[in-house]
Amino acid sequence: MDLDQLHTFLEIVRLKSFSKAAQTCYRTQPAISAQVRQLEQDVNTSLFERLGTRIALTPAGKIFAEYAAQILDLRRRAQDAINELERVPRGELLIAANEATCIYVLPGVFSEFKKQFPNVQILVDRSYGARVVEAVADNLADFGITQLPVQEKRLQVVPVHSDEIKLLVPAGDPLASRKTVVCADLTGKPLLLPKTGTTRKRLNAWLEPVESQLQISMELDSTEMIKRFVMAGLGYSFLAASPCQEEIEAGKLAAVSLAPEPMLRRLGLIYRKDKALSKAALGFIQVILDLAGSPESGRSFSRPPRVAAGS
Amino acid sequence: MDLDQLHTFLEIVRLKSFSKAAQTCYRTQPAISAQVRQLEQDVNTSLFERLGTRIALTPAGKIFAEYAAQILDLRRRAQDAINELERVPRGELLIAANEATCIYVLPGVFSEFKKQFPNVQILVDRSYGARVVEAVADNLADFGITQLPVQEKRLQVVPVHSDEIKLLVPAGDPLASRKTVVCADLTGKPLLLPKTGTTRKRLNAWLEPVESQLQISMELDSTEMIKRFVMAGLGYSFLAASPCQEEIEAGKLAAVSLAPEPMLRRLGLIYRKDKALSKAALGFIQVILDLAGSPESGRSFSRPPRVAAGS
DNA sequence: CGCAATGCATAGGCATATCCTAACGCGAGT
DNA sequence: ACTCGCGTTAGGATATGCCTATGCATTGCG
Repeated sequence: MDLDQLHTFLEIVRLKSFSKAAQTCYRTQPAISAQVRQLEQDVNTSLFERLGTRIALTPAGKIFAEYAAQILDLRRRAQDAINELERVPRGELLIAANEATCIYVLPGVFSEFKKQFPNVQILVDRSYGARVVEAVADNLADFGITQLPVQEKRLQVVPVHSDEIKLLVPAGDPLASRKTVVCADLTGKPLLLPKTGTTRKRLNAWLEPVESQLQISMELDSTEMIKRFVMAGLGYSFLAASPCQEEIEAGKLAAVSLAPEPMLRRLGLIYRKDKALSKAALGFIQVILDLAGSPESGRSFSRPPRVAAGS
Repeated sequence: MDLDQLHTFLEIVRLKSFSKAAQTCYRTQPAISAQVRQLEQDVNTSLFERLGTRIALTPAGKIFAEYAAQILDLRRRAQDAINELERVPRGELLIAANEATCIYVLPGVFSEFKKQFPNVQILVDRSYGARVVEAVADNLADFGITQLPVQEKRLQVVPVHSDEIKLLVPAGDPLASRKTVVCADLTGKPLLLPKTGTTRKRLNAWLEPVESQLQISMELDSTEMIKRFVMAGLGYSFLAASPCQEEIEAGKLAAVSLAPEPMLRRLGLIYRKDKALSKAALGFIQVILDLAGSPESGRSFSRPPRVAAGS
C-alpha cells in the first residue's frame, strides 16, 4: 500500500469523482482507477460503489477514509518533525570524557551549549582515557574528549585545549619558589602519582633517569584527591595547571614547570569520521572550540573541525 | 512512500541489521538497502549511520521510527475496523419511506433490527411515494419502501407486505355492516380522499364510472387525519386496513372491502441493483421479510431477496 | 425520443521501478 | 595477515504503473 494511493483515495472522496481527482493528482483517470483497484485489493473490500456515472463510498470506504486521513496526517507530521530537527536541533548527545574533563571543561561547555540548544539533552559517560576512545570508536558515544594523541584512524580529532602538567607542591614548600624542576630534584621525596593513564606513562618516562631513587608514597585516581593530599603536605604530585588555578591563586598550592621540557597536555575532541554530524553535533563542536579559547584554559587551537567526507 | 518500506525500516530498527531484516521481510539484503535509500530520499534525510559493519539510527531516524510505527499501527487498525465491519456491521442505513409505512411498518422493523445490529444507525427519510423511488434511484437512500409496482429497471424490488384498501366508515354507519361496496354506493356521499399518490390514482379509476356524481369534500395528506375525520363522521375514505386495525377492533371504525375486485396494496422494499449490500443491509432485508409475515400485517411474500449481480 | 456529453472501466504499449544475482569494499575477529 | 560478516554497487530480468485509445452505461439536452 502506497501513501500516494491514500492521497488519491482521499482526493476522490473530497471531489466525489475519479476524473476530477485525476486532475488534482496530475494523473490520467485510468491511473486513478488502477490505484483504487489496487487499494481495494489491499484492504480486500470495495471502497466505492460505482453507480453508473456517479460514485459513492461504501461503509468500509467511509471508515477507511478516516484512517487514511490520519495516516497521511502522521506522515506530514513526521516530515515536519524531521525538518524541525534541522532548524531546532533536538535529541541527545552522548559525550564520553575522563574525570578531569568532566569537572573542569564540560560544565562551561554544557552551560553555553544549553543556551544555544535547549532541546538537546547532553548525557555524559564519565570514564577513563582509553575507554573514551573505545566508546567513540564503537559509536557508544557521539563525542569523546580525551588526551591527545589518539591514533585511531577512523576518528576525527579536533584539538580543543592545551595546558601544562606541572609539579604540584604545598604552598610554602622550598620547591614552590623554583621556576622549573628536573627529575633529580624529586629523588627521595614522597610522590603521589596517578595510578594509570597517559599522564602516568609520561611521568614515568620523565622520572625514568632517577627511577631507582624515587619514593612513590601513593597512587591515586582522583584529581581532586591529589590536590587535597598535596595541600595536606602528604607529598608532591603532578597535575594539569588549569584545574588547580583556583587553589594556586588562593596561595594554597604552587605549581612548578617541569624541565628540561615543559610537559604539555593536549585535549582533543574526537568523533567518528563516518558519523553524520547533526546540527546539534556541529553546534557542540563550535561551542567547545569557542570556549577552548577562553583565558582560563591556557593555549587553545583554533583549527576548525572538518566534517568528514564520505569514506 | 510505501508502507512496505516503513515495515522494512522498522524491522531493521528492531533487528539492528539490514541482512537480518532481509530475512524477516523475505527479500534479499540489497533490496533492503534499496528500500532504505528510497525512504531516505523521500524524507530527504539519512535515517541510518553506516558505521562499517554496524549501523545505528540517526536522530532523524529515531524520530521517524516513532512515526513509522504509528502509521503502521493505524493501517493495522484500519484493516481491523474493516474486517470488524464484516463481522459486526456498523454505520448507517438510510431508509426512504412514505408516511404510512413510517408509522405502521418501520417501528416494528427497526426495533427488531436494532436488537440484531445495535451499532447500525437507521436514518429515515420520510417522503412521498414518487420521491422514495427517486431517492433510492439516486442513491440518496440505501433502501426505500413504497407501493408496488415500481417500474425502475435499475431497482431491485422485494415485495414485503400486502394489505387491502377498504372503505372506511364511521362505526354505526349504514354501510358498516356491508360485506362489500361498489362505487355506485358512494354517489352523493362526502368523500375524504388522499390528495396525491398511487392510491389516489387507483381510487380515481375505481370511482370513474360515477365520477360526475361524487362529492369530494376534502383532500387530505395524512393517514392519521383521515382516520380521525372519518371517526368524527365528516365523511368516508379509503385506507389500507392494517393501520386501522386498532380502531376497527375498538369499534370506532369499520372497513368494507371494495367490489367487484378487492383493492390490494402491495408494499415493496426497493434498492439499487448495483448496490453492494453490506451485512447490515442484508440483515435489514431479512428483518423486513421476517416481520412481513407477522399476523397483523396481512399476507406476506416469502421470496428471498436476490443480491444483484454485476450489471 | 434520440443524440451528444460525461464518467468510469478496459486493453495495449511503454517507461520506470523493484528485485535478484554477482562482485566489491570495509571493518572485525582470529 | 587472513577470512568472515555486512552493507554497497552494478547489471539484467521481471513487475508495476502510467498513458493513449476505446468501450459501455448513464445523464442531460434539443
